[in-house]
Amino acid sequence: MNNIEFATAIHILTLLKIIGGHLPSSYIAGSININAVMVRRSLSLLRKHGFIETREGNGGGAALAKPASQVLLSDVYRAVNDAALLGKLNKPNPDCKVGKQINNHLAELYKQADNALVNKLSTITLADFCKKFK
Amino acid sequence: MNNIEFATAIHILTLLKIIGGHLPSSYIAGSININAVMVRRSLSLLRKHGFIETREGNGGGAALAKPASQVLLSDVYRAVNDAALLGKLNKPNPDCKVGKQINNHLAELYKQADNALVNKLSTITLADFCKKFK
DNA sequence: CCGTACTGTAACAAAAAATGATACAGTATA
DNA sequence: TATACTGTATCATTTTTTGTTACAGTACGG
Repeated sequence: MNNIEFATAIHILTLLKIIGGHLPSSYIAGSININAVMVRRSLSLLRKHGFIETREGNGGGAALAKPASQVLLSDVYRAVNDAALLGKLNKPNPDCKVGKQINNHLAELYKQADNALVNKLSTITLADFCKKFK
Repeated sequence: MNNIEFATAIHILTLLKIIGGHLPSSYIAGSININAVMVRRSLSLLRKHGFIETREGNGGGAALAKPASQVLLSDVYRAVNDAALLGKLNKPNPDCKVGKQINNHLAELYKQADNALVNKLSTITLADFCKKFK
């Protein structure tokens, strides 16, 4: 995984909520201060997961596909992190007693830790998050 | 942060508990299947945080500095992740209403999420983790 | 129905981060 | 004193991330 994706996704969704309307990727890129193609890559992911809808052509851009109050931050996290956050594993020596078993045990541990994090994020909606902006 | 560090650190500590004694970095490297210098870099970190003690010279190596039952996985996580897991931020445009504020709000969010994860890990000791190995 | 302003995505380049390799001084043991 | 380690620096390599360019496709507005 790549955890700046989460920051980028939240930034995009926050913009769509606060600025409103259909925003072009170039506008979004200017706010985040990253490349417009990177934005379109994020948008593509967010669209696949149903958070936004996009319009091609003149006057097009991205907009929220559902009310911010119905977007859980945990859903965004899940969409963006294909693997769990604490997800990397080594490729240990299978001839070692510990090496042979550890990836299974670590994977289980990661799942528990990830669940705890997701549970916390599931208590916060995009609308909650956006309320912080003055 | 770099989340394979956590897997590596847990692997090392597990080995020290299960195999016992003073293990040289070359032995540990063989189990994890990574470079011995990488192992020594991890060992250095673990030593600084008081999890292990190391001995130089012939017959030297690393050993646990305290009972596995007194090592919380949350402490290992904290030691290894200087920043929070969900820690990366963009460098948004300060001339944008959202860009100007978002990093503060994200940092707060990250802290909450990280706390949830750490709380979960604090319920598991190294001894608990090692019990899973047969 | 044409100019304009977008998306979507591929292909490649550049930059950054992680990992590995080599080297070597220092240290403890037998 | 030979041997087997640590600790750490430096440099090389690999992998991952980010940016750039390009361009076909789409839709709106005059």
